[in-house]
Amino acid sequence: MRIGELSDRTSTSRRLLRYYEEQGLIVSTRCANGYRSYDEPAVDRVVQVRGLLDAGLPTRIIKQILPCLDKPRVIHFPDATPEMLATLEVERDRMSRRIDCLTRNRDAVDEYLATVRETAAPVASGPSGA
DNA sequence: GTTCTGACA
DNA sequence: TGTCAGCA
Repeated sequence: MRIGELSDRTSTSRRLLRYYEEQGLIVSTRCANGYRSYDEPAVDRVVQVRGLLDAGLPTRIIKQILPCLDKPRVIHFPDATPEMLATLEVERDRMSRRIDCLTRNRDAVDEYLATVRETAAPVASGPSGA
């Protein structure tokens, strides 16, 4: 598929997809006309990358742990430097704290919703009063 | 019409 | 990231 379809299927702008490729986060082949061509798993890959990005990981780190995301984890860590491992541990902990925070916030919203439901009378319709 | 690269905000 | 330019 071309960049347009991948863009639609991943809700990611073409601009961003090109940027990810520029950063080495995703790859693509080229058609005779120079257009980028992506295979089916590219969709999953982009979603995966966006998830990592949202989790706050820097592209530099994502680039290195990306091989772990493929089915056959044939990652042959060419340079698993101790610095990188340390960075990953920091990121892992950062993710854990984020998860805890999200969990608390979700529960808080949950409680709010439950309280509103048993306190307020059911509202049938909006201002339009239709 | 779609994509490409590079550049500016 | 969006957007614009100038090509193919």
